[in-house]
Amino acid sequence: MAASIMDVARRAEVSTATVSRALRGLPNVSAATRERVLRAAEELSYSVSPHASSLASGRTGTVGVVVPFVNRWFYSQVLAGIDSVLRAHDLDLLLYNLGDERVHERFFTRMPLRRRVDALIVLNLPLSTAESEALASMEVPIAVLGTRVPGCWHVSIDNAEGASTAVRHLINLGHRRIGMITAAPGDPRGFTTPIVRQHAYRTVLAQAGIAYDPDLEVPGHLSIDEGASAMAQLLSLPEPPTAVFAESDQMAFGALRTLGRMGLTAPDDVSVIGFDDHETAELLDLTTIAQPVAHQGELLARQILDALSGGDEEPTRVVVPTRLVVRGTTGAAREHPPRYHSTPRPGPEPDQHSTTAR
Amino acid sequence: MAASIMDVARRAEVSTATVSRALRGLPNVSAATRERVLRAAEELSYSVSPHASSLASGRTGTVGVVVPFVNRWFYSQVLAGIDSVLRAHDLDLLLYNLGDERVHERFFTRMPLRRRVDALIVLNLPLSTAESEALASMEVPIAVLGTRVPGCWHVSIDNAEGASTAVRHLINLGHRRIGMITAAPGDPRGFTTPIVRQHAYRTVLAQAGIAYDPDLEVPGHLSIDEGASAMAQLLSLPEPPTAVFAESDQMAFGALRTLGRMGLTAPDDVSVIGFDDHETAELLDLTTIAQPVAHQGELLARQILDALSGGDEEPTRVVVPTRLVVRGTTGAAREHPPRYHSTPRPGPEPDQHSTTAR
DNA sequence: TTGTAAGCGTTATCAT
DNA sequence: ATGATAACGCTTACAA
Repeated sequence: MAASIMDVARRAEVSTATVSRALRGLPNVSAATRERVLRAAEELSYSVSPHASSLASGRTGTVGVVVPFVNRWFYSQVLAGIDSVLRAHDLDLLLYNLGDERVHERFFTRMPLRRRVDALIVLNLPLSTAESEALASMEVPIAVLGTRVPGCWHVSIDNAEGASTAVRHLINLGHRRIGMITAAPGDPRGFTTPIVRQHAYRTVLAQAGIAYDPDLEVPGHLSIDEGASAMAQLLSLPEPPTAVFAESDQMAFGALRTLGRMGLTAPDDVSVIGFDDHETAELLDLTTIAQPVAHQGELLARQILDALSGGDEEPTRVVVPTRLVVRGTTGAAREHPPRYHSTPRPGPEPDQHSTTAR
Repeated sequence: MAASIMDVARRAEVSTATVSRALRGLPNVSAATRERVLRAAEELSYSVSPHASSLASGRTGTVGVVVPFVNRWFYSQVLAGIDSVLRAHDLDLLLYNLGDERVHERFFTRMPLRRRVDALIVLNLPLSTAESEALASMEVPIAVLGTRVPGCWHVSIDNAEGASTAVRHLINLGHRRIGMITAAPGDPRGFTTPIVRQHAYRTVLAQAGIAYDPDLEVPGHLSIDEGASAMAQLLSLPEPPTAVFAESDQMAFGALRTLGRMGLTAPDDVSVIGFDDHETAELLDLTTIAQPVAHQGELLARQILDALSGGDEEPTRVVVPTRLVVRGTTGAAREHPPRYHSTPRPGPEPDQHSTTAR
């Protein structure tokens, strides 16, 4: 049986109250007493019972982190960022991975983190009003990534800006026929991010005087495979795009795969730009919009720290900048785009780079 | 203030003991009473205080998971596997990400999970004897991935088998000069995995009658960049390898990058095989040794479940199989390997595929 | 089947 | 500066 505060108190010949004070570094303990208590605790290799402590104090020393998918690159990076600052402040991290729809639902009906955590960090979830009310009912500070929820602390990137930059980059390269591989246009739960990015795409095109063509918007559901299908669909249009903006790097990877399998290359045949700056983007030489991922996690954790210490400050909102990273998959538009989908590829034109695929 | 068990007891007109029994589905509660209690709890939207419950019962309902790096693909996959089965059994997951050396040390000196968890899952850590004793002192069941620790439950792959298969694959393709990009040969903390794989590499070569050449073993420290450097080093040998076994896909990715930057391709110039079947491996068409990643996490969690429920069974050890996945980066050895490191590349030989890089 | 009451190991409020 | 002691909210013998 592990030593309790009573054992320490006896050994140091003081009361349990004094032990508690001494161990937590509270004032009103003489140096000599504190010394004795510390030694006694050391000798008994005593450690406080977190549960007893929580029960008595009402604080848990734990922050809940709700993640849609721990095993996706983006979330695992954010999680690492959160962890690093929580850890530095001796707060425990209770992970709740939503994964599939069943677990998601269960989470919001049963609120299993209720009374277990001092605060909550929620990553990128589309929250129905009912759900955000359920969260609010936990009566702890909440920091949210991406989605904006009333009463919650908030970190996000400027999605409109990032998407606009991506599309402008393509336009500046001379492209006029620009496709977009979107995330989840009709998601019933209502992620706002895809909507904002899509709107930016349309707006920038309009500003450039390019007519809107719904055929150029194809859903890719954030996965490599769906991104690949989306690209295939774009390439089979009567008039395929010469450049494509995929709103996640994963989907862009899929798009590149499709190009490769069709014997085409970026940017010679089609320019491709992604979003995120996934670790693999550099490897594939993908032009993309970078966002500081782990950093956003750190910011969320810092907000929680503020909320926990700083009395009742107002929740803040932080918007972190994105950055265009130009790599090898975007390039100037060709004057006469080949119609590669219907007729056999022509040989390389004399005034162009060779586009022969191996 | 949230409702307590007393409030429910009063409302249902029973004692707190009965409420406790009814809510936990224990026997010896009449159907009518249980019904009343459930309704009362519902009406007060009561939920038990996990801390009070833990304090009284001695169980925490929480499993600690110690991870070297949450943000690496492999660990995040394993974590997802663990989470899914823990979640299904209503156990909470307390995440402890070690990350850098400071946190690692702090973890083992302070044992912050002591008294906080019913069991522990430790991923792929090299444990000194002092450290594994520290873990054992927590007196909870422990399941370990990779490393084998006395008294602990254990899941791993057959590293010798996997590495042997990789090297044999290359030998079967006719390669005789085979390099290996290793993980961390001189790691003071003593990961066993790299040692086992390296040993397998040497053994298989010896069995094939190929002389051992220390220059062909180059460390890559599990990262893309270091893997890239390692490949560069191999290619600058007086007599470079015609095939390379990288003991992680990440390092293989780096190796491929180096090839690409030098205007070489796999498998025409050098065959490359990795290990893991990282999600990006398919994208890069990398031949590799696949291991079931999330599945290992599930197995670990299952072992914990067994340990928690099944009295004092003996800890089991599970070895899961690996699988050779042949993709496009390995191919038959050329009869006259070009000496691409010193002289300018010759044009394609008439009886070979074109190896012209674009 | 149900109730009583003694813990569980702290923290926090008052005294002293 | 230190000590008693009442919470904190539940579980679990033991009694009825």
